[in-house]
Amino acid sequence: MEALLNILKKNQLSVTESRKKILELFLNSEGALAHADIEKSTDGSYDRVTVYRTLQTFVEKGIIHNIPTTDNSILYALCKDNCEAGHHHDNHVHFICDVCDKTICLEHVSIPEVKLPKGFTQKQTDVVVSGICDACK
Amino acid sequence: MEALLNILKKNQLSVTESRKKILELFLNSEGALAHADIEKSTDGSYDRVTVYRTLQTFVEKGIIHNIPTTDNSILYALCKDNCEAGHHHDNHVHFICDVCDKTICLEHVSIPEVKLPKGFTQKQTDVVVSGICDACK
DNA sequence: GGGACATTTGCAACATTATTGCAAATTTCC
DNA sequence: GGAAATTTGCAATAATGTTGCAAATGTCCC
Ligand SMILES: [Mn+2]
Ligand SMILES: [Mn+2]
Ligand SMILES: [Zn+2]
Ligand SMILES: [Zn+2]
Repeated sequence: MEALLNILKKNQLSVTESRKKILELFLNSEGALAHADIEKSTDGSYDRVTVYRTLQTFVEKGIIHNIPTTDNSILYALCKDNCEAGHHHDNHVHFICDVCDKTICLEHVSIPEVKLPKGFTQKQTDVVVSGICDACK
Repeated sequence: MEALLNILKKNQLSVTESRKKILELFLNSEGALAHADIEKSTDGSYDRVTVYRTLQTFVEKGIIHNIPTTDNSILYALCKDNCEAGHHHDNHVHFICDVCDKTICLEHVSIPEVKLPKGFTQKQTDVVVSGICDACK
């Protein structure tokens, strides 16, 4: 409970019901969450618009980061690295389980080097691995 | 023109106007295309639903593959490797240019090894790099 | 704690994107 | 060319995302 407040205050965000609740969901979830997951978990307590805006704010502040997917949705996960407002530096691989469908941040698997052809400049690299997770094995 | 027909026939697809046109777009495009791009390029010649279904069919047959994005859209690109129905094995890195916004298949940059923790099984790995492409440099 | 001020929320309206069933049109195959 | 199979377009519906604005909530200072 204290952790929640610390995170919000550290990021100069006013402490509101929805922000507390949504941030709590992330803290208690082992995997990544989509907008739809949050709507389900909160069961309509907050307006859809509020959820969109909260997620956007959290991303801007560097509290959560997003994970690319191939199915027209965006997944969000807590930044456990020290991300700052406007500048994420999550440097880990993401894993999507084909069985349980969870998306997990592999904090300890870092993004490998990628050698680009001449003329290309690299700013960010996302690595998403899919397969079977250790729980579903 | 012959290439078009070959691809469709090889995949046991009947040759229709929309399939020819959409496949042609991919053959002539250096980058990846989104559903919206196709709608624009065909300027309403085909129903939105037809485009959805065509893309889905092409993916199932292994004619195109999709590229994960972080903005609620799916990008599609020609499979230049030998993908078969139900089994893609595109093994290359994708590059998204922050300037021209094009997505390019880097056919010659192969996916690096990723060491997963114990218990995890790897089926597919997507690597998406963003930055500045050689044309925009 | 109370009140002024700044911020956030919810609602409503609207826009965009995606899915489904079904009849009409097209394609294939003989 | 014609029967059978496949594909398409339309319409209806669902799901997802955006914006402006007034009401509600949170912050800060006394
Ligand atoms: Mn992560
Ligand atoms: Mn590709
Ligand atoms: Zn799993
Ligand atoms: Zn470019």
